[in-house]
Amino acid sequence: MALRLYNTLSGKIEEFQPLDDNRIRMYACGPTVYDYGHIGNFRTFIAVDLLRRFLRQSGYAVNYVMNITDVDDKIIRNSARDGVSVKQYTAKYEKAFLEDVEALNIEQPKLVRATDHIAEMAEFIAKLQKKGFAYRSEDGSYYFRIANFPAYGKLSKKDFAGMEDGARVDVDEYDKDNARDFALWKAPKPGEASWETSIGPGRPGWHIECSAMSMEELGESFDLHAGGEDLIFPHHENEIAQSEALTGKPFARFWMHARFLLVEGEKMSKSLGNFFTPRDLMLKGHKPSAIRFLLTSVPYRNQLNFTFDGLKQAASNVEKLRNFQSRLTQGQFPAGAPENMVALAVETTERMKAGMNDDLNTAQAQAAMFDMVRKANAAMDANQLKKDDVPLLLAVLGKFDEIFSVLKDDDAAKMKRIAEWAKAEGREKDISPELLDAVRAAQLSDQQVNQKLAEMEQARRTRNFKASDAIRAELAAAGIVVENTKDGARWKRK
RNA sequence: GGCGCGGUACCCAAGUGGUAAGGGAGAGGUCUGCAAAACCUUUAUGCGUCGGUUCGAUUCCGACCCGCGCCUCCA
Repeated sequence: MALRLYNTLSGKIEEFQPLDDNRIRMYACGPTVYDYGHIGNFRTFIAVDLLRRFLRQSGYAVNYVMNITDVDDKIIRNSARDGVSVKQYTAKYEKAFLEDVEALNIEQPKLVRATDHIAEMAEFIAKLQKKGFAYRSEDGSYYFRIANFPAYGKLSKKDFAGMEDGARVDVDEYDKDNARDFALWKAPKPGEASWETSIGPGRPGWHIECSAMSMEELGESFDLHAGGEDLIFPHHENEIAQSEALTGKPFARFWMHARFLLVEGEKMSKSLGNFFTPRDLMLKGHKPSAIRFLLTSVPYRNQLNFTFDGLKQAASNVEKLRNFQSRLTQGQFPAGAPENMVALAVETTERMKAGMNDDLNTAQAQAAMFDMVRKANAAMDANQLKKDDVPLLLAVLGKFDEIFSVLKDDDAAKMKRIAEWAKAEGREKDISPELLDAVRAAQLSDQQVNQKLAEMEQARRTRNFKASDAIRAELAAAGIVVENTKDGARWKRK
């Protein structure tokens, strides 16, 4: 059973087989670092992260490259506004992006920066010009000649043949041969960042970086190219045009696009006041694990309604999984060979795999996991779960977490970093009481907590409940929740 | 206007031509020194509306209503 994935290019779900036997080469359009990334951006990045993780789990070696766009109109405009260099400006947001990636447990892809590949882009354009697919305008800009690339529109399913040229000509771009032709290279303007290259001075157009860098890193043809659904046109369409015009070979075989999300049932926009970055949410006291889990809970091609209620639900989900894990790892179980748990473990593994193989149906995979959790918990309650069942169930849970990555409880530490960042940015006022609670939970070390726990257990054994309750209260005040079970005490950070 | 996606319980949400996964929340219960956790029961004769095809439709077809995306560098 192999992965079946929706391919925007064909408009169908197809079996995903790599060009090489066992090696996957994939590319995703990363952030333009002109501002902090928002949850919509991260939905896409997490969806691709899930794909990458699942492919690896399925036995493939995955080479995953993502670009960072560190030069574009907004960056130039904003850096000028702030009176800093483009490099200084983008460095801040690139750093923030990497921090967010880490906070959300997105495994870092190989990152490539546009400004590190200007020369290659110039070369790319020069070759296109030689082949007749690019032309230079009077001011020194270069454009792609769509008329010479008949396949234009195959990704976005647009038929440009019947469209009237020049219907919507941008007055600033009067020197294009055809209104649909797009910029490969922009001639320098006074005060704007510019590079000296083999094709003259200027800066790259938006699309060329992805063509040049993906080709350099992954070859002329590779397996999969991903991004948000808005990128289908014009960005990815233009990438295909540039790349295939140059090489005459198919560019990416699979095109994966993540659907936009809604926030509280409405589209996310700054004007509606429902525009959120992961940082905003963490400042409000939401755990990064909950943010990640919510963003994975709806399959990537479905619209996801991101709500604060949903965020709470996701936090409960994560906690349920973590509780289950600690119950398994810390509980005492009767000796004995595994019996009914074997079938459950196998069935769950298969259901998860079948779900993910079905165009990354994360909801199905999660449902399978929660079924297992409920049944295994019931078995534990009935004292039917044997010692040898434990590694079996933990292995299934581990497989789940190789993809979803929410079990490790480092939320408090991550939120502490956000609080520090907010202070450094002069945004103390945005730090919520809930965030302070979470940060407090990071203050005691594991060792300190375990020390207190031992004292509490001692008090309980001697039925000195007054003392044990005092310790419980003390730990609770430090953001530590203690659960007493017949097999001993467990704790977790609030 | 062109192209495309979706509307499932209080909330999030999967799914199927044969009678509705999973989670959260609520209610009741079991367990329990306290506090949790966990488990059990319960909450859609119903899947936007109206027609049609069919032995049978939430699932296919049509119309309509509503939401969302792309068609100008927004993931």
